Amino acid sequence: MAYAFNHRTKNAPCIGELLSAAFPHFDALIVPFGPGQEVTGEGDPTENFFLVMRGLFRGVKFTCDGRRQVFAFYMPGDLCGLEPEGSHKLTIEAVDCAAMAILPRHACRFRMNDDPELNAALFDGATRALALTIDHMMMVGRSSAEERLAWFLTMLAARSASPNARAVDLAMQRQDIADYLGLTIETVSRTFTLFRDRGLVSLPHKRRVLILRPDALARLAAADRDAEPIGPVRSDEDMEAAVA
Amino acid sequence: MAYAFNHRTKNAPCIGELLSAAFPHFDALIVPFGPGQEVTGEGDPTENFFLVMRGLFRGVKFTCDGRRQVFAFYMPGDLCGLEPEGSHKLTIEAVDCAAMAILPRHACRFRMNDDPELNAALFDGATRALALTIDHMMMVGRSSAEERLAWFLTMLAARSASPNARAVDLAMQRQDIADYLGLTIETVSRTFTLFRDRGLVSLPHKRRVLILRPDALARLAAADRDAEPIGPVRSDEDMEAAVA
DNA sequence: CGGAATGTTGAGACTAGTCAACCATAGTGG
DNA sequence: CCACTATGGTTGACTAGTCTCAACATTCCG
Repeated sequence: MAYAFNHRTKNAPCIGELLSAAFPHFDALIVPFGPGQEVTGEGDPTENFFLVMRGLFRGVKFTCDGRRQVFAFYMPGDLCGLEPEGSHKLTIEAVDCAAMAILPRHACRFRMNDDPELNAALFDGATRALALTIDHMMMVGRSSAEERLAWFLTMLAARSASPNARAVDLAMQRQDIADYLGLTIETVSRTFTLFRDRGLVSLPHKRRVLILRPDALARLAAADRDAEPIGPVRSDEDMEAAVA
Repeated sequence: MAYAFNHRTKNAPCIGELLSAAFPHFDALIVPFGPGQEVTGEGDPTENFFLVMRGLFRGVKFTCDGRRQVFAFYMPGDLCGLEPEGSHKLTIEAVDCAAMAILPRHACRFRMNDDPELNAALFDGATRALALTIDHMMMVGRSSAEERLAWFLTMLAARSASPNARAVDLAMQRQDIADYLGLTIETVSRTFTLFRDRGLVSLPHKRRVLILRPDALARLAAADRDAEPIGPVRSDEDMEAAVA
């Protein structure tokens, strides 16, 4: 199905590098997509893997009666299309102006058998994707709206260019956030307002979030995940100092 | 992290056969577990993969404040422990009297590099596991209590020995079902009663469910998944005839 | 400037959660 | 054999958080 995996481990080359090295004419495989454009739809045959080069994509599933669940957001370096042979269960769409490298599966498999390093990286990627769904599931299944949004913002901040950046730009709209978190847009909106009124964040624009109190946000977010919060966590003292 | 994958494709040997063939002293690796006994805990180093031989296991995640999410149930033939290098994020426990084959990771990896078929089967298994989480997530994020339980029963019936069997034995207790579905035990209990009162199921014992109207149950379950319902679906006429 | 799309806010409804009592079953020990 | 207890499951009354529906505000474009 595909889940993000750009969590590059320090000591290993990231999957993107391995893949681009494995394909001789890699640049020719890169295809641009406009906002909302579909990369792969549910039911399409699973012919390729996809590597995000630029922009943001989403993996979505719809129900017959219009409900929607965003299963994952994919950022540059993430691989998606990791679904079992047959047909896709997930629709992959561009969120904004973005680009994907489209990698034929048979060629990937061929190279995997040749190259243990690539093989391990792909397998590791699939297991990382699964690990991400654990927190996502816990969150969707067992958390309040506040915890969900706090988790989402904390995760986005951790994954953004500089993990210490306190400004998060939301490429996706409220509906995407809502469908990712298993909420409605109204609840997402209300919760943003709540966070703002409490001084946890400020919202200079609708699509830009300034995290004023990362500590408090992380505490809320961590309620569902007893383990370490995502990304580097600083002490409360640091946080207070940073805000001051 | 680990998700079930015993969906054996007709034309390929199942992962269990490949693995047992790959390990010369396979039988010696099989370890029995009693109800509630832990196979692997959160934070433990990821040293092994596990193949269910007998009984039922669950993959669970806890929060600091006691909330619990069951991420998956593992049945014989399922592989689990598929988490990225490092430490487990999921606790794996036996639900009843059960047994696991414990397969050292380094040996698996070694054999994967040697054996493209095993490699493909493991990779395919990981992607299948991811695919299962899509429906699970959709369900937990976007469905009513009725839809969730209907989905659960439909899935169990499809996975049980004979997919046409209308009797489903629940090895797990209500709390496990609730935590798998993101509900409370009270809601699960009430929904069972509701189904019984509507004539969809009968409950000869607390742990045994007779599915009287698989069609109606599948329709409820399929509401979240526009695609084909799990398992063989018969026409309404067949169903009515079978019930009559 | 007007219109469409996106986001926010409010009021009320409703589903599922909480808390508490009760029931069923299976052991256990007198 | 029968209390007695422990565990698991059911039911009821009430609460609360989120959804729904509707109005309104904002932003972005042409």
